[in-house]
Amino acid sequence: MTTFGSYIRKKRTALANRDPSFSVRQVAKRIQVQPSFLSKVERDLQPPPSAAKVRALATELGDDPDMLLAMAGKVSEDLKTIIMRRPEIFADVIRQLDALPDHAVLRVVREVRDGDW
Amino acid sequence: MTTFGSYIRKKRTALANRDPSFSVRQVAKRIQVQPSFLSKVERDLQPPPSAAKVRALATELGDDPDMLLAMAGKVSEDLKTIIMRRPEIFADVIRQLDALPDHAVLRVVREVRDGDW
DNA sequence: CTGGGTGTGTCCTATGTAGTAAACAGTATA
DNA sequence: TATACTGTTTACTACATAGGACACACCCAG
Repeated sequence: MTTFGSYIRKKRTALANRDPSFSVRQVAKRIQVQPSFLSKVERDLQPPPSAAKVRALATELGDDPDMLLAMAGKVSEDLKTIIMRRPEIFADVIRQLDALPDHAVLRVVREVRDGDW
Repeated sequence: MTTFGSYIRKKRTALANRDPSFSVRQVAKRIQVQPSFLSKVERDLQPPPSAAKVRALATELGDDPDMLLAMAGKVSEDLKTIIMRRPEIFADVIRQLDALPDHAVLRVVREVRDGDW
């Protein structure tokens, strides 16, 4: 199983091979944490940082924020807000969609976007 | 604006009028917290308790857990899990559905449940 | 006037979250 | 052999979360 830390490290070192500005120290500086902290996170000695730092990391590494947040065991605040505004309806629809394969969920997205709902 | 605490108090005292077993002390005992703690929660001197206690409270008061959790500023763990399993797809669909009125979202639920997806 | 119930005020605490600060050890470059 | 990087170790901390323990004041039936 690929953890949050190991994933970050792999991605960052890959970038570091092409661009030396992707060192632990420099990335840490850009996302505004201490190098020691990022180092520990990457070795999974520290749980994933706050959602804000994870987002900054996603930007830094060119990753999808929602995916990286998920790896960190978190769900984006804006999604939570959407759910909490209409908790019963959204709980319902999410649990229904859980049973569908990816392509069917994506079909729902498309139909909602295009259709006359 | 009706807060979590005030809502709980209103609901509980309403039940207490018909059934004396809905006192602060007795409900607190059933959901396994100290009476003083529940008392503080109901007067919003204390932030809403953990998701587990909120659930117990929902059962106790005959409320929908997802709604009560939302009032507590939380989202059910099972929903988070569903989202985190397929973060990009679910982020997408939830943000799309946010734009729809209730009846349209419910139509999605029905169609997914009944249709050949 | 006591025993059992009501709600509440005050003080305390354990665990988790989200990091900082500074020193240490290795490598490469000039 | 300094200087300037690299990543890492160790120690510490501020704040939030999620309550527990216990005493206090009130009311009411016997």
